[in-house]
Amino acid sequence: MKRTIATIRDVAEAAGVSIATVSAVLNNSARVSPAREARVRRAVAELGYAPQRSARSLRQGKTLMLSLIVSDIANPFFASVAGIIEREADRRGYALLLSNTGDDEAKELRYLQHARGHNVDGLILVITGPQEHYTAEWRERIGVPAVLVDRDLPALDLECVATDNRLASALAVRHLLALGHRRIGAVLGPDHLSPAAERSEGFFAAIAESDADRDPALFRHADFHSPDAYDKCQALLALPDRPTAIFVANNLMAIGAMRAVAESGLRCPEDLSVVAIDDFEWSTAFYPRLTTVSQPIEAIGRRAVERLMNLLDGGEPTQPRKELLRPELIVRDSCAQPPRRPA
Amino acid sequence: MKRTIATIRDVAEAAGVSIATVSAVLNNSARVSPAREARVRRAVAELGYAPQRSARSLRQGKTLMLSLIVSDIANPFFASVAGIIEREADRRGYALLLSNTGDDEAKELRYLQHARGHNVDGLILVITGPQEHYTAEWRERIGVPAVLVDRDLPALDLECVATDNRLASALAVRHLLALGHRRIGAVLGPDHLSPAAERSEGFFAAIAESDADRDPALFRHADFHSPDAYDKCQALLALPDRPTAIFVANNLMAIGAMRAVAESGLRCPEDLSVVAIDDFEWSTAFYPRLTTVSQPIEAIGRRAVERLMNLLDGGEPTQPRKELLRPELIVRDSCAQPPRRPA
DNA sequence: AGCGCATTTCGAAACGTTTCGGTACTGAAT
DNA sequence: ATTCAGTACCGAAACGTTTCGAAATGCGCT
Repeated sequence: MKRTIATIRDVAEAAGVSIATVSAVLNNSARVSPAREARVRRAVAELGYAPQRSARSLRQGKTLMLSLIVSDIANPFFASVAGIIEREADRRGYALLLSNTGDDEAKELRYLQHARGHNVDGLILVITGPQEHYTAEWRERIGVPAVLVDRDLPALDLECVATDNRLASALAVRHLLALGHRRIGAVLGPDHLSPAAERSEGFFAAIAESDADRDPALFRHADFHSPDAYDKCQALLALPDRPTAIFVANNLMAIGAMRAVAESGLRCPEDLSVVAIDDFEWSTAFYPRLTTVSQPIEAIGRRAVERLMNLLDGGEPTQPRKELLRPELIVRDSCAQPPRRPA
Repeated sequence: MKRTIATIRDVAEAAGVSIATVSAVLNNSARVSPAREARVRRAVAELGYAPQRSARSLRQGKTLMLSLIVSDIANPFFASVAGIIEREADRRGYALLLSNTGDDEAKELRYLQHARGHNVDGLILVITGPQEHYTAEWRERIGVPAVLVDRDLPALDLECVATDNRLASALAVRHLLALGHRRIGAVLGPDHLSPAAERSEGFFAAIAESDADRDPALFRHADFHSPDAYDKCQALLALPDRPTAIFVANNLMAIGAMRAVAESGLRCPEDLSVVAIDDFEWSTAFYPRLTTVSQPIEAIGRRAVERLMNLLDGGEPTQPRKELLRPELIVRDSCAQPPRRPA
């Protein structure tokens, strides 16, 4: 006895009013006499009626849906941001379509091409590919307002919300410098992604301001993932004159780097200090409790949605195009003064 | 010069054919002569036409969207499962609507009530509230096929895909027993959630099979989150005759428990062994590298989508209603033989 | 040339809403 | 009584597809 889904027409009949009146009640779009309104509401309740989004969308040209295209939802940073974005979108009546590209550029391209296919009203993007993939023509094709999160495309004039990554690096490096480190190694990210590039920039700028070593062998690039960072960190530790501290440019790489450190037999922080960008809750639980620079996750998600809403409401693009939010240094146990130099 | 969005009508005109023909080409739903097909495809490409989902949905009564309602997307376990689900849904042409209830029962209830409002074709649920909230009447109202993931509702006859949680506990406890532990403490979960209940059950069953202590003071319940687990673990460690090993029922609680262990000054695993359900990648990176029971994330996500697809295709419900997938013990460094008893 | 059949094409209805313009009613002012 | 303003309600068009049945076309046969 699976009764078919109720339509507005059924409600109208049940309540003995016109379809237009039902619509008016449901949307508060016109005055309706209290008596009729009550009848309508009762009928709605009895039939368990819920308006059909596709019909409404078709008529209004709006879907009340946003698309979140994210490079890797399994990355705790992006998962947390996604949680905030969902909450903020929901608060405003928008549903969130999740697309996880899994760092697969082909899949991302496909999603972007068909973005309009889902008729979403707006896009929030955490892109995965290198800059060159995103042409102005591509931007045209999106066809709906979009904001970038975390990873920027300076060549395009899309709005962007991100951490102040230069500052993040600076906080980390200054902390090491203050402790007395002068031989600081780095596992940097893939510079074709803007956060990696900015963190590298911030790192080198902070080094340049100081009297720390500039030995190129100290500075390695990895792909933001754990295994590659493991290799690069091992290489750093194998240097004849190894660094007394290591800067790691993101969370996943911190895992690989710490694994390399653990296996090297070096004690952290006594023999080697480590600082990483991206905070984890479990940093507090295991040894060494990692000193990190935490990104303002809440603010990033909130501002991304706010700025997208502004665009959807037809507002002027927010200035500045790229909004930088302040990271924060969280000092724990993984950094200490450098060991006294062996004579 | 923001040209308006192209419709199928525009394509038809541009190609000099009827609307029906364009539709036929796009959907392969009827034979079209090669010449015309080419004309249509060219026009589609030139205009950058993409069919409007809401119109199609309205006509066909299908949205090709699934709704994923998840209790906490920031939990790495659920984030990973969500990633798999998205991938599997996408493979089948379905988009995924993400709803993060953030363990807020009111929000979840609202989502579920309005589930049909989005006209999704099916639902994948990770519920958050206690069993009692989910009545048979509620199940009626959902109105679309649904499968539960991880957290079951035995009272309702919804299909469910989950880890074999009893086995997971058994694997962990047997590992401790084999190492010689007989005084095993536990930070169990909130038993109103089925995984917690099953893990508790599996834990107690394994203990019962052995000659381990049954001192009720050894067994504590927490809320699956870190701070509560921290408290409960501290309490365990403060026992006059403290356990030589601790079983922790999920990932978030493992963080809290390990923090308590670290602060207690006890060495793990020399003084105290710890085993937890849920694996983390970073288990490999910090000390002690945690011995865990890992859930079959990939299989859970895949099977959930497969079973939902079967329902959507009008297939018979899959048997058995609740599908249990095998977890796996991953031995690392956090468990060792119990310390020799002080005389 | 005329016929029949298979193939290709098309017109128009239908999906469930919102919304615009208009009609019917009410009561007050003339 | 008649007009008028204002309110409450409704009919019907429109949104952009898919799909069904009918019309048109092409082709081989007599």
